[in-house]
Amino acid sequence: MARPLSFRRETAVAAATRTFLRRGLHATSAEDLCRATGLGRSSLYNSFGSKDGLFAECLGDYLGATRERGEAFLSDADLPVLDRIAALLRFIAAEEAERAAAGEPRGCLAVNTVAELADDPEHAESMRRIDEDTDARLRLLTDALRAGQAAGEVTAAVSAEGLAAFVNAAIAGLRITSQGGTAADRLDDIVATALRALAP
Amino acid sequence: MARPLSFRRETAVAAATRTFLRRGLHATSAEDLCRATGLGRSSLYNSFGSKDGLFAECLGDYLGATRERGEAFLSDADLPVLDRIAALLRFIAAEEAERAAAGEPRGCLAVNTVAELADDPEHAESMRRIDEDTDARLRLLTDALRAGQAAGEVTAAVSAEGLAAFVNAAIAGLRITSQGGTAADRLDDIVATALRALAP
DNA sequence: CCAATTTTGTACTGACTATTCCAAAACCTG
DNA sequence: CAGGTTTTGGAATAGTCAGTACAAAATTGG
Repeated sequence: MARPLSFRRETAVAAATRTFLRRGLHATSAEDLCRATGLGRSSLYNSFGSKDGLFAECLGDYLGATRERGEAFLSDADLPVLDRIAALLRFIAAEEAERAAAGEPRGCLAVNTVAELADDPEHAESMRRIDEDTDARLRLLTDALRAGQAAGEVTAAVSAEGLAAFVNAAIAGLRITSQGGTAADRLDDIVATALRALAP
Repeated sequence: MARPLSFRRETAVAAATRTFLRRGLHATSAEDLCRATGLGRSSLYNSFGSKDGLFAECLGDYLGATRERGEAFLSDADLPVLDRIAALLRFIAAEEAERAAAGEPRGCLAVNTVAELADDPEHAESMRRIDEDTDARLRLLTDALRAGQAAGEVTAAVSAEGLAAFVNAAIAGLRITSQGGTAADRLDDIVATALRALAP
């Protein structure tokens, strides 16, 4: 019925996400996004409405993918809870090491967005989505950890909610210190130490 | 010999630091800084040269103060190493809780700057200073933890360097999750859990 | 091949950005 | 109080920003 788009939306979003991860929202210009995605200004605004619109889509996709992956790791009912959490943390450390080796941007879009936009009233909606996502992740972790406590596989020295908050903070710490340049084997040390905290 | 400045440099830097912490470097305009400090444009540029110059001074002061405070906590030779690290982590959690209660900006300027500027070649100098500071902090932690291992007060399951990297990541995680809105008692849980990881 | 519809490239706009310029005011030393 | 020096306020400047207008090109259904 009409002319079709000359690009795949999802690859454009992926390229934009890399740029936002590398530079942040404020430091990324519309021209940067055109360069990164290969789109012209008109195509970009025609498809995504605005820079903030594109960012919202990037963030939404990123949160969705991250959440799915987290659920995949944590819901593997055959493994002890600690092993599932260990697998998740090791995956994150390995992903960061891989990106470092490939010269790709390190760190986490959600973490960086909190750092950049937490107090920006113009982007409260983005923060709301991150909050929502964090809550879901915390619930998942809390449930898993509580089950682990009941099975005696996880320490009961701290509440399941508290342990979940710790795991969440450890992931954030892992990602930023990686972005700050921590070496791959140190990331493994961080994971190993964090796991010690959860053991009975 | 000439007209003196009508403001105290250190209070202007403190006000600018709060603004940079709240909004980040890119989202803070020269006008924002004038409003926050009460200075006129001319005074600001006359005293600090440029927005980046003022930021560099804010970051330098912040890193210096943070480092001094860390040293004060860690060098208290009368206390067991774990107690010193516990005091440091509890102080950070308490500071975050206090700022949350007072409506002041939460989080850490160094952490946020890594998130914002890690891949920005125009601000490599700021990153270099943060790297330098991080290295110093890691050395301090490593030495303390190694002594603790020798005394049997700290686990030897991970190298002292690895444990130091963990503590550093835990602090970063604490500060960002706080910025993301974590409640005060959850911050205490995170601290308690992190400390468990270091015990023998 | 035509007509309707959508995408795309280019040039443009108004608002905002950091920074500078200049003249007037304020201050300290003598 | 005068001379020299510096700060200060306010206007101006050059550049970049996100977003738009519009006409030409591309595509599909008939």
